[in-house]
Amino acid sequence: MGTDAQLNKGVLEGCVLKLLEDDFLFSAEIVERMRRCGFSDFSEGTLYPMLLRLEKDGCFIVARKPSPNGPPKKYYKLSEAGRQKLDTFFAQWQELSQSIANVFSRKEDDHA
Amino acid sequence: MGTDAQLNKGVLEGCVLKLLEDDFLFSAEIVERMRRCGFSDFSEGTLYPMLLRLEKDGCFIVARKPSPNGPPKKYYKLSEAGRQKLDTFFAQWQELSQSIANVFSRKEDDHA
DNA sequence: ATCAGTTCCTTGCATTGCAAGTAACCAAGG
DNA sequence: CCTTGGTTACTTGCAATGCAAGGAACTGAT
Repeated sequence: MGTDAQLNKGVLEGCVLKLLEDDFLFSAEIVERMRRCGFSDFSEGTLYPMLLRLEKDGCFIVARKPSPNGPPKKYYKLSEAGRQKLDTFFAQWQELSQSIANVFSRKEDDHA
Repeated sequence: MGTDAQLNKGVLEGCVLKLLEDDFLFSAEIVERMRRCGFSDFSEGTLYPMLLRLEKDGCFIVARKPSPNGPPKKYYKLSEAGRQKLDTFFAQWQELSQSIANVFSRKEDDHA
């Protein structure tokens, strides 16, 4: 399934934002949920750079909690800026879906 | 709409393949149709490199026809390899849509 | 002390979208 | 002519993101 990584661009970020909408999660939990939802190859090599990006952009409330098994875990949850980014993503996703539907049903749209 | 170009990655190629499924089209016609379907910012700077990539991969039957207004037009239509690439794209697109639906409806899927 | 497991982060590459610029070809006007 | 402008095609270079691979810090157990 790693054949067309391009299709995932932007999408993975939107989905992680959604997962952090209401719950505080840390890395392993995010990976787990993404995989269960169908992103079966989702990996930490993708997640960590993404989390750092989004944190730098102020999208998160972050909480560090000590772990019995290693370094402290970083728990993430959306800030107001994060929620806004999520909304933007979802709107763009819907537009995109509609455009693709237009192409594949040979209808032209002219709404845009 | 140029805000998140990442979301378009892979998608534009899939859509162009679809447009060339049955008809011979040349650049300006492809741009026109993409725009009408909702990809309103679709541009030649995106299209030409894409066409060359796909042509190199054997995805097209190409026909050059003289133009009264300039250099000969290149008309493109899918080859068998192109059709296969289109099918692959569509399958991946559907998987992706399902996964996103799972994330956004908070359902877990486990089918993948 | 060493080892394995956990958690986090860094580095570097591949791909693609896209802006901007280049080049070839034609017709018509000065 | 030869210049201008429109048409068609291509090139170059940059930005963003996914992801593999490797590394570093912390813990408890051997």
